[in-house]
Amino acid sequence: MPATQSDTPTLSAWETSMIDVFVRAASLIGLPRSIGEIYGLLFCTPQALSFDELVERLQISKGSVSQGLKVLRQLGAVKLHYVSGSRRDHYQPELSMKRLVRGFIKDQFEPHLLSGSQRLDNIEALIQEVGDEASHAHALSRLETLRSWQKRTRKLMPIVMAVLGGAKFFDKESTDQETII
Amino acid sequence: MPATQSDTPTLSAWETSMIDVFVRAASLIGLPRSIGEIYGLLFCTPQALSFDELVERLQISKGSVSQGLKVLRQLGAVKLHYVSGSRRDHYQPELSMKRLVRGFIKDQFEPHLLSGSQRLDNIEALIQEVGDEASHAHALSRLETLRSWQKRTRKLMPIVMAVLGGAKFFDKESTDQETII
DNA sequence: AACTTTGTTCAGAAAAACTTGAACAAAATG
DNA sequence: CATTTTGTTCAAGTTTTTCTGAACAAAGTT
Repeated sequence: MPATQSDTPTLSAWETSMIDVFVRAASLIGLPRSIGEIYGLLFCTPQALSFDELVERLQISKGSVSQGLKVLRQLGAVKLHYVSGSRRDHYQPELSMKRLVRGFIKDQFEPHLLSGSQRLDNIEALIQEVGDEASHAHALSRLETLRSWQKRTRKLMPIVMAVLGGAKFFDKESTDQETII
Repeated sequence: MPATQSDTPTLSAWETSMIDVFVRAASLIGLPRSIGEIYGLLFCTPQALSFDELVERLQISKGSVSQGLKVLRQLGAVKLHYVSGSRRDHYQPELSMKRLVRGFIKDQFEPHLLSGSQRLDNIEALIQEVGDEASHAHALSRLETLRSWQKRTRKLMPIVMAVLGGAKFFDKESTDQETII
C-alpha cells in the first residue's frame, strides 16, 4: 500500500469551534448537524473542497455528505467550483448573507405560506357548516386573525431582504412601498 | 358511576383543520406537535380553557399538556385567565402577532445571539495560535464575516418588531433610525 | 469492453425528540 | 388532620429524525 497523502488531516481548534457555531445555527433553523458541519468546514477553508475531502476531514459517511450537499445546493448555500485537472466536484460556500437567507426563505418558508392560504380557504368552507350563530361568528373572526398574520408575514419578507441587501423585491399588492435603507 | 357531563366533546372539522395549521406552524419553528395543538385549540375556543379541558378535548396526556403550557407561558403565547368560582387555571391565547413574535425571539433567538458573541471571541483567541500567516489572515477574515452577519441579524430584529406593531424599539447603536410604517 | 473513479440511493442501525402515565407535591376542603 | 383537587416531574416507552455503509448507477480511462 503506497503512502497516500492524507492521514485524516485533523481539524484545528479554531475550525472545530467555528464549525460548532454552524452546527448550532443549523439546528436553530431545523437542519441536521451534518449539514452544519459541511457548510462550516467549507466556510473555514480557503480552497474549494471535494466530496472526499469533506468525508475525510469531518469523519462522516459518504451518505451524509451526499445528502447534505444536496440540501445545501438546493438552498443555494454552496456553489460548485470547477477545479482544472480534477473531475471531482468541488464546493465553495455562499458567503452572501442575503443570498443565504433568500435561499432559506424560498425553499423552506414560502411553500408553507402558499399552502397555508389554501388551507385557510378550506377552513372557511368548513366554518360554513357551523350551525350556532355566535360560534360561527367567532370562528370567522379567528380565521380573519390568521389571515392578517399571513398577510403581515408576507409583507415582512421583502423588507427583510431589503435590509439584508438593499435590493428591491416587493409584493405585487403592496401599494405602500416604503423606501428602506 | 354518575353520568359526568363531558363525553369527550370531540373537535369539529374546522377546529381540527385550524389546529392542524398551528401544528404545522409549530413544527416550522421547531416546537413539538402537542404545543401546536394546545395553542391551536385555545385559539379556536371563545372561552378560556382549563388544564383538564385541554387534556380531554385534545386527548393527550397530562404530562404533555403540563409541559406544553409551561413552554407557551414562557413564550408569552398564553395568558392565565382567572375564572371566578373555579380554582383551576384557565388559559387564553395571546392574539397579538407582535407579542407572539417578540416572545419567540426573546426566548429562542436572543440567547443564541448572545452566546454567539461569546463564542466568536473565543474563536478569535484560538486563531491567534495559527502559525501560517496566510491561514491566519484567512481565518480572521471569515471571523469578521460571521461578526457582520451577527450584527445585521441584530439590526433586523427591531425592524421586524416595528413592522409588526408600529412601535419604536431601536438598537442603541443605529443612528440611522428610519421611519417604517 | 473491462476497470476505475465519483457520487447517489436506500434499508437498516443509532440517536434524538416527544409522549405517556404513575408517583409525587402543593394547596384547598371538609 | 385526612381527603380531594389540581398540576408537576420524570423514567420508560414510542415515534421521528438522522446517520451509516453497502449496493448501485454514471461516466471517464485504458
